[in-house]
Amino acid sequence: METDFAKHVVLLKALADDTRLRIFHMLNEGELCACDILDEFTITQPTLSYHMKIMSESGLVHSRRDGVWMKYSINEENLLLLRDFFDGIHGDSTGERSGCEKC
Amino acid sequence: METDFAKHVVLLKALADDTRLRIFHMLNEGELCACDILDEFTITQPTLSYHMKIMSESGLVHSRRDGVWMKYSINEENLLLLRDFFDGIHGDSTGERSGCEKC
DNA sequence: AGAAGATATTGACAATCGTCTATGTGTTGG
DNA sequence: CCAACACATAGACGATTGTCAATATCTTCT
Repeated sequence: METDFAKHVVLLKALADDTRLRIFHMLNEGELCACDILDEFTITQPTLSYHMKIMSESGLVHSRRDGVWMKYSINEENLLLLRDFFDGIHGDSTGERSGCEKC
Repeated sequence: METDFAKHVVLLKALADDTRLRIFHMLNEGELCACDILDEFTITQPTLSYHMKIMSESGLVHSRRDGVWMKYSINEENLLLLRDFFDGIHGDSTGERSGCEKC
């Protein structure tokens, strides 16, 4: 059935960066505006904008305009997608041996 | 306290690639040898070796030699690290409003 | 020891990434 | 409408990534 992980990969890429992962974690406390986030880092405003764009377009984060400000929050639907993925991985090697003809 | 996510980022980077994510998912069925994995892809052997090295060194996957073959399996400890991270993210924006002085 | 087979390493290369400065686009308040 | 401010976009650039062909290393078997 050729499971497709395209969506997962996009979400994981959006998280696989130190700055973005920290932002994501900050958003766990609730919605934040860009200025709030920027204060916590030493990056420039365009760089933050770049990161927020990646997270928004991936679907990891939801963004909305509030007047002059941009507010960001976690997109629960896709958070759930990732959580479900990891919950579906047991890791307990019970399935053990497969059917490799060679080894 | 400046939470440090260096380890998480390394693990997420190791997963944030279509080939590697598919390999990781295959390993959920149990331990696999490199030849098993290679059969499922159109990449060359050195490319697979490159990916397995990234996954092994990140700690996402455990590798062991079995004679001529390399066997790979999921490293449960780090799987748990990621799972715990996602379980710790609620997403439900209850925390709501923070303390931004400006907005 | 030598051959064969499985995996690892090296070197090259195009593509993507993360960052910056400079500049553009929106939005609000006077 | 204009000034001020928040954010976005464009262009540049060094660093990293994913891929391959070629070659090296390691293991077993004879």
